[in-house]
Amino acid sequence: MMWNTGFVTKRPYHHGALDSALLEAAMDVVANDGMGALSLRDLARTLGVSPSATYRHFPSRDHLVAAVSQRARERLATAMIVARDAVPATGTKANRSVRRFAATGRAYVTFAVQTPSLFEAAFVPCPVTPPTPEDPNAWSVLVGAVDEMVEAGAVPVARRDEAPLIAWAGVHGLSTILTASVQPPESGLEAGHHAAIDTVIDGIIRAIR
Amino acid sequence: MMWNTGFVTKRPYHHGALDSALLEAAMDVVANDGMGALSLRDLARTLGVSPSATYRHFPSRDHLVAAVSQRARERLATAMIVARDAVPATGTKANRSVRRFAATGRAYVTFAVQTPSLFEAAFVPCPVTPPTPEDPNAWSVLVGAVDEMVEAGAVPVARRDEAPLIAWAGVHGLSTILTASVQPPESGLEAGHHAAIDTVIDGIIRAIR
DNA sequence: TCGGGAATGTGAACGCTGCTCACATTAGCC
DNA sequence: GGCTAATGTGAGCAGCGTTCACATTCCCGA
Repeated sequence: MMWNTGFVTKRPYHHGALDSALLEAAMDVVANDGMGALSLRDLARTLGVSPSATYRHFPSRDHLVAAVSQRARERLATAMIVARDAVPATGTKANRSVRRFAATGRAYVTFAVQTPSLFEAAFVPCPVTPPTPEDPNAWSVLVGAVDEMVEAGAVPVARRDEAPLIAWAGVHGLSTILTASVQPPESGLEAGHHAAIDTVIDGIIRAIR
Repeated sequence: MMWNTGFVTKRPYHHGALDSALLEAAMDVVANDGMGALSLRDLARTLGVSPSATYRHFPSRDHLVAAVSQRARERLATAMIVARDAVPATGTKANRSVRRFAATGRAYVTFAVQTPSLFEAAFVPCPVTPPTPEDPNAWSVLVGAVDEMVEAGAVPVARRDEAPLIAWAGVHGLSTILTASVQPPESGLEAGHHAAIDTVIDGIIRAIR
């Protein structure tokens, strides 16, 4: 019996797509207010559902966190790929491979600066449901960009193995620094993030060349 | 009325040094189980004191977190200074300045790997009681090490401003990577952390030279 | 078409947390 | 010695994650 007793249309007993609705709402909350603001009860309230209903779809809060983290990692990798493929195919092959690499690195840091909460979510420890190497991740995109440079002769073969680590450390460190409230006191960052990004990416390229 | 009614010696009504005892206990909890395990009630319980007593010394949990974070930042900076000053005074001035710089960077990452929870605590956002540039911090130690290199002619003056940012991004990024559970899949890290640290620090030196 | 099991949602409860407030106790100072 | 400020207590509030018995509905097979 779910027919209206008055003018108000009652919600059906079953939500229908609570599963994805929970994840969507969770993504919104995290993107806006950070991972710490994620609350199952609050989500249930927003979706007009009882708190215990959420447990039919996520066995615990940590599982929801893991799902949000995976989506965040996907978005980061996608942003890097999009930026890399937007680089015009001009100049020498070596030059182009370097520009494509720089674009992926820039996209990494830009993602962190523009959506810091999602960046945080992407690297939050998920003891349950740990990330698998199969699904899209920033590391593989970075390795691919480095391989391109090696193939194009822009990076010596001897550095093929260590270059991705250096690159990742650089962009990830800069991202964390720019994202965190703990800013370097009296550094040159007031001039904006773009200068910092260029500085670090140029440094990375010098380091692996 | 606090005289014994039996053989057991009762604790005095006032703890005496609850202030520092709370901070000490908090440091222990954080170092062992991470920042998320910090609970005022739990602390009060272990110190044999009522939960509300803690609020006489820290107006909120966030203030305790900020205090722990500051101590962690102090320890990190101290570890870097100790490592730098342990470098033997051999070789040319330029060479020595580079070795001292490398030692500070190595100490940074080593601190993160050996005491990951304290490293995490050091960079946790503290909206209340934000870190001041006056008290010891890793950034200033790093800037000092770079300045030494510039003065010794090991780093061009033109890079004086950008070198600390590149260095910090590198060591901080590597620290975060090695600390986080999200490890680079199939990277060369299995050979141990030392190789990764050397790789990144050598890269940093190439980048700023 | 109907009936029954599986899937999904509900409401009340438990124990934990941070935090507040009125009150008790004590330390230190005039 | 007595008064004030500092410090500790206990009860209580609201919110959280989680569980459990129960209600409702979907869907598939007879």
